[in-house]
Amino acid sequence: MGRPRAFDEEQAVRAAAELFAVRGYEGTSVDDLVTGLGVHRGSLYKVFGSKRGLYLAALRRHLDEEVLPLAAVLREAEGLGALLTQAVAAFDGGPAAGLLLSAAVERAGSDAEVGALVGEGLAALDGAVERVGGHGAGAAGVLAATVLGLRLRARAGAGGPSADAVLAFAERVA
Amino acid sequence: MGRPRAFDEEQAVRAAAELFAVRGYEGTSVDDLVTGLGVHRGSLYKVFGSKRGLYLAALRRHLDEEVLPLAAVLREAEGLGALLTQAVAAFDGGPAAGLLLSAAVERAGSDAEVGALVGEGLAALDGAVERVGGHGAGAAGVLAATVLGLRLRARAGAGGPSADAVLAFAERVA
DNA sequence: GGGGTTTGAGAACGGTCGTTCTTGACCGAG
DNA sequence: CTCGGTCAAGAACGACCGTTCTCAAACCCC
Repeated sequence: MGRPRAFDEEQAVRAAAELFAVRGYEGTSVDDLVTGLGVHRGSLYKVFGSKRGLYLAALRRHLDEEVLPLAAVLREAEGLGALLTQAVAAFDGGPAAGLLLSAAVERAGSDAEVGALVGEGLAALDGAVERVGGHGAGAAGVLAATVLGLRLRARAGAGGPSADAVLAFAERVA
Repeated sequence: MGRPRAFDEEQAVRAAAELFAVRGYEGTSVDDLVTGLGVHRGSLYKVFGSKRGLYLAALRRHLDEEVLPLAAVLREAEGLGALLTQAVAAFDGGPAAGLLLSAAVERAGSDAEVGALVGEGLAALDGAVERVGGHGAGAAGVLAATVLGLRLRARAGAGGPSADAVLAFAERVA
């Protein structure tokens, strides 16, 4: 029944997540996506409906395949020191790790659906910190904010604190 | 010597900072600026040269009039608890407070001049935390990241930790 | 009060945006 | 082999992008 698809949808969404994470939503054009994903324009619109549809799919995948698994790993950390260290190490894994951050700053305020996905990711990080730290719901949110802030500094490339400094700080808190 | 200017440049830059902070750089069109600032297209290009020139002026003003003064106030805080509380309270002041954050995520990586300004703002926050906390340069950077992360959560509107929770956390650290 | 000069007003520029359409290649079913 | 249906290829669309241009209005100086 019809010509077979010549691209892997999962792989295309992953490539889109990286592009959106690095260049932002408005900074990534459909031409960029067509070139970077190797998927034809027509197919892209057939499968995802719109640029925004592809963005939502990429953010959804980012949460399911990266943020939520990371949160699950962090829940098993032994103490806040190990948690912070693991969190920072995980963020060095790939460029797509910044999509949650980028979405939170650029789109969460103006697109309710993006806002809901971002909230889901933040809540997962909160839950992990809370389970490990056990100092009440508030402190977990603050420490999750620390994780995000560290990632933001790394992304801005302005020379944030070293891994040793993060570890030393974490031991003071724990 | 020519027709007098019908707009206040300082006020126009401030209005531009708010627009850029809320909608981002790419999300703010020149038409948006012309409408929001009440400044004519031609005058805008005569004074600032380009959209990017206006953005840099807005970011510069944001640093000089908001970020650096905030850092100066924080340097006088009595303890990390008071510092964190004051920092969070200051961020509730106005929408333009998010321009540093927005610039760090959206433009610092791709525009070196923006990156330098963002680095200047982050360093000022680091210096304030370091002076108050006095736990070494690294811990200051981590805590400054916490301040940024809290602001990011507030901006994303996804219900971050309460002010009480921040205070309780700060007392534990101090 | 008439130059000279700078601003305000708005039309217009080429380019790029997200999206859609047309055409031909390819597949399984009958 | 033929037909119905899906996909790839790329041209094309109107709208909007950042920027520039033309021209009248408003001021200072002489």
